[in-house]
Amino acid sequence: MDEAKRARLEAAGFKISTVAEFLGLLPAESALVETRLALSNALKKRRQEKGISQSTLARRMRSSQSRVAKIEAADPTVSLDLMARAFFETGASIQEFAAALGGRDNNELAEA
Amino acid sequence: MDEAKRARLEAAGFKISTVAEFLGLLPAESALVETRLALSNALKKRRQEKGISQSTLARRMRSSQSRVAKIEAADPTVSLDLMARAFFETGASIQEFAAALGGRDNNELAEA
DNA sequence: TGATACTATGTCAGATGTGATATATACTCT
DNA sequence: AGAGTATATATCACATCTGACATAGTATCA
Repeated sequence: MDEAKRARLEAAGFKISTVAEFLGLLPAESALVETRLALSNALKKRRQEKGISQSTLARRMRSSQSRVAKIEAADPTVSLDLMARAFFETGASIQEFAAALGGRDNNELAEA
Repeated sequence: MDEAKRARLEAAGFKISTVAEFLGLLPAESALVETRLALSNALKKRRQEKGISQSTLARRMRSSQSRVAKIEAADPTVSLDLMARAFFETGASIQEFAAALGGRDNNELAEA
């Protein structure tokens, strides 16, 4: 994460839109990052809709609150496996997993 | 799994329907296993369609032929991350990733 | 037959991920 | 204010995954 780079780009008038653009990743790498982001966002949304806390979800998947927080933050120390496990633990189906990735509103960075 | 196909298989004397039933997994666990199987199958199909060898794909993703073989075999020592990396390395998009999971013919066990 | 190409499977040292713990911040109550 | 609840982030011992390598099997050629 290069904060200086973001500042430079924004100062230069660039409107950073995708993660790939920001980090300068190769296609395969950026697709993976976008997948992780889409999944973490979908998980957070699902969990909140179900009205359960990170601690509760953590207990159900035999993990810890801190791990769930990192999953939802798409922290680099969290694997896609763990993210998928958490997502499915909310009761999601494979189709919902696919929808979380293929959905129209999951691949952008920020609104502001 | 497709209901008609299940009927056909059972009529032919096959009892096994889902991976979950076969292994006796919890819902979240089986969803993850099915995800892995769907992805490994989709990867193998894509790679063969592109006409590239496991060695070539391995070189592109900076891995080894043996790892790619294990990915396509959904070997337990392979993470979902590595599978996704391999899949995207074939040029697949996130939408194709989603399609590989959500597609109609990816969640069954075997034909033979 | 031998040579070449592709794939499958086992092993292992080193890299990466994990649960747990501690701690901090923020918010909502009474 | 203080207590309770929810979430974020750092750290670390231990577990799991990874690339590389060795090796075996199969198929296709000349």
